[in-house]
Formats: sequence, structure tokens, C-alpha cells
Amino acid sequence: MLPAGEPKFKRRKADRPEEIVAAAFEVFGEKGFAAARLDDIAARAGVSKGAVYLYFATKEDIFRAVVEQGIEPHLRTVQTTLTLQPQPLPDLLRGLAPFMSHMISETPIGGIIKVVIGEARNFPELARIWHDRLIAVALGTLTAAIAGAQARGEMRPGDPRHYALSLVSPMLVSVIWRETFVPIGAEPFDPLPLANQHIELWLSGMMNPPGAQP
Amino acid sequence: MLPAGEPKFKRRKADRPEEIVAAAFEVFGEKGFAAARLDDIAARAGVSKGAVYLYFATKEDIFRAVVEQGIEPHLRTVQTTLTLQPQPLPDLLRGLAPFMSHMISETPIGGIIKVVIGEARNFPELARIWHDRLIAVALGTLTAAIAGAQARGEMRPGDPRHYALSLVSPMLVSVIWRETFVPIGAEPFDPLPLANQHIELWLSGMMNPPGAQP
DNA sequence: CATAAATAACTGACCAGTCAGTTATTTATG
DNA sequence: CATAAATAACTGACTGGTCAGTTATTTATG
Repeated sequence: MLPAGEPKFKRRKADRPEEIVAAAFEVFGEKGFAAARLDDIAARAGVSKGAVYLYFATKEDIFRAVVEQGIEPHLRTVQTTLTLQPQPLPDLLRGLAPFMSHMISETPIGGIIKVVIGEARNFPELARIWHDRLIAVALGTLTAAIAGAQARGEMRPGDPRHYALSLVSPMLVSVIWRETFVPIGAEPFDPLPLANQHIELWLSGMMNPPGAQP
Repeated sequence: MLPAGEPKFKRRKADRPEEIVAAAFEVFGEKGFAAARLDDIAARAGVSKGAVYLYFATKEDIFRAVVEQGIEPHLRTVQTTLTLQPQPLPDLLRGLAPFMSHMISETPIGGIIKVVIGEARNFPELARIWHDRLIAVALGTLTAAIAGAQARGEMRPGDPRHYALSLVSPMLVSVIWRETFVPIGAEPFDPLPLANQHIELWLSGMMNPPGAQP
């Protein structure tokens, strides 16, 4: 009666951590930190709960790994996309639309953003990592670019940080919308047309009066 | 050795439910649903845990009450503010800025929004209530007003629902920002200047080319 | 067969929900 | 108007279930 063929498990030390993090990402995204069960994470990673504890000391450590690894791929992309581009700001922003909508639709960043927002009070240090390493950098770069265009008289005066928020908010809200209300049956927002239309609207408003000398 | 003076408790049946809901609102806002402890809620309401269960059957019931009661005051305000205003759309939107920034700074709506987002997967019926009764109504009204202005040739063509999202997103993001990153030490966004500047930017973009005949 | 990887049964802390008993308040009675 | 009886609000110790984390044991592999 012994299961003659298939072995009961494989020994794959090298692959386990990322498999566990991937499974944990899904479960945390679906349930939030507290309601996520380690048995679920282990099962989805194709492993027993005990095996999880060979690679991570606590549930919080797994959560930390999920959130921190969720930043890294974007960190590089954001830096290379936003900094030191010699093209004028309108062209740069128009090029940003497909980039952002791809990020929104094809990467798990939305799920992570939702979890970070949901658990910010319980894990302030993770919210800080996201803020300091990704969000503040991106927002700061945009703010500086806008301030530069204002100084050159190409854009209307006003608080450039607020203008930067005006620029990126709809894409962020569309992510939250997808994670929160689309599962409920709400009509989704198509990220690429939304981003294109919003950026054109924003540019049109910014390049025009009052106060700009084009 | 008997405590001669103060009585151990007061009987205040009529006031208890709203006190419990108020306390629960705070605790859920700080911790999320799962991490909130009923002992904490009870203690903050100045009552024992047993007393909570005289008024609510389960923890979920308390959460439901918090979220549902969080809508009601806004429901009326949104309806009266957005519907059947005879003034032209730009004036209406300019009037909206102080209204929205007041809502953001002076009411607990921000905390509720964060909790609804965080718990949407675990409580889809509450996300649906918020969506159907408040958010879809507000967004739909704005969308219709924009579509009307487009039909009259007063505003640029394009998807009016996306334009409506462009309009309200920065205020929503500023709320999430306050709840998520300001406790971490991030610089806050001042809602009133933000709303004013964003609405002017939006109007300036919407009233201008391409395609509008002013 | 040595040993590292993985399992599965186990432990203990925590917490939602219960309930027997206590205290405040109201009502009935001399 | 006193006070005893009745009632309703409230308390807090307790229970049962869940789940993070541990450990004794089994299994794969060089």
C-alpha cells in the first residue's frame, strides 16, 4: 500500500524562500496580515508549515520579505525612468503613461500597495520603507521637474508638490479601485486610456494660463 | 473598606450603542478588524466586554455598524451638494473645494475609507454598501455633469468617467496619505490649498482645447 | 549510512463569545 | 416617606476554538 511511485517531497532548499514569499504575497493580499494563516501560506507554497520556519523566523519576517521584495524591481525602474532624462517634461510624461499602466496591470504592485495601506499602523517601519525608498523619491523627482519647468516659465505657478500629486493620483486610485471595488462588481478603470487622458488633461491645464509664458 | 463614594457603573442603556460604535471606530481604525480586540473596544467605551454583547451579537456586527453609520451623514450632504444645482459646473466645482477639504479634515471619513479598503476582501458586502450608496452615486453625478458640459461644447471631449476620476482622486489620495504616511513622519498635504489648486488646474485643462468650443 | 530537508503531531497563548453572579435603579407596599 | 422586592444593566471569570511557533520523527539524497 505504499505509494510506490511519487516521492512524498523534494529537497529544494534554494527555491523554497522565493516560493514561500510568492505564496505569502497572494495570501496577505487576499486576507491582510492578521487574517492570513501560515498553514495557507505553506500549503500554497507546496510545503508544510514546519518547512516555512526553516527559512523564516516569524510571520512578520515573511511579511517584511513580501513588502521589501515588492519594492526592489520598481525602485530601479522608477529611478532610470524619472531621473536624468534629457527630453522636455511633456514628452517625458507622455512616455510615462504606458509605463505606469503596465506597472498597474502586469505587476503585483497593486496588491502590495493595498496591504501596505491596510497594515501601516501595525507595521509603521514597512510603511516607512515604502515611503522613503519609493514613493517620496518618485514624488520628489516629479516635484523637482515641475518646479524646474515653472522656473523656466513653461508651466503655471503654484505648489509643485501639489501638482505632482494631481498628476499621479488617478493612477493610484485606479489601483485601489481595482483591488477594492472591482471584486464587488464595480466597473473597472482601464489604466492606459485613463493615464493617457489624464496626462493630456494635466498638461493642457499646466501649460496654459494664468501666469505661464509659453 | 467598601468604596463609599463612586458607584461601580451607571445604567445608561440609551447611550451605550453609540459609545461602543465610537470606540470601535477608533480601535478598528488603528488596528484593522482582525487585530482589534473586543476588550480594547469595551475599555475605550468605558464598559465591560459583557456589556458590549448586550448591544451587539458579534464583532462583525459592531464593524458593520461602524461602517454603515460612517456613511449616513455624508450620504445626505453629497446628495444635496451635487444634485440639482442650477449654477454652471465650474462654479459648482469651485464651491466643492472647501466642502471636500472640510470633509477630509473634520470628519472621520478618512479612517473609515482606510478600513473599508483594508477589509474589502474580508467584508465584501460592506465595500458594496459604500460603493453603491456613496461612491458610485457621487462619481456618477459628476460624470453626468461633465458629460452634459461636453454636450454643450463647454468642455473637451473624452471619457467623462475618467475625467471625474481625475477630478476627485487627489483629494482621496490625500486622505490615504494622511492615514498611511503622515503617522510615519511624512509631510502632509494641506487639503484646502490642494483642492483649490487642483480644481483650477482641472478646469483650466478641461475648458481648453482640443475640441472644446467656448 | 550520514545528515540535511521536510513533515506532522503537538503546545501554549490569545481572544471571541458566554453566563453566573453583582450592582444600580425602579416599583410596590406598609 | 421609608424600605423591601423586583427588574434590568452590567461585570468579569471562564470556555472552546484557532493558530503561531516547536519538536520528535520520517524521508530524500550524496
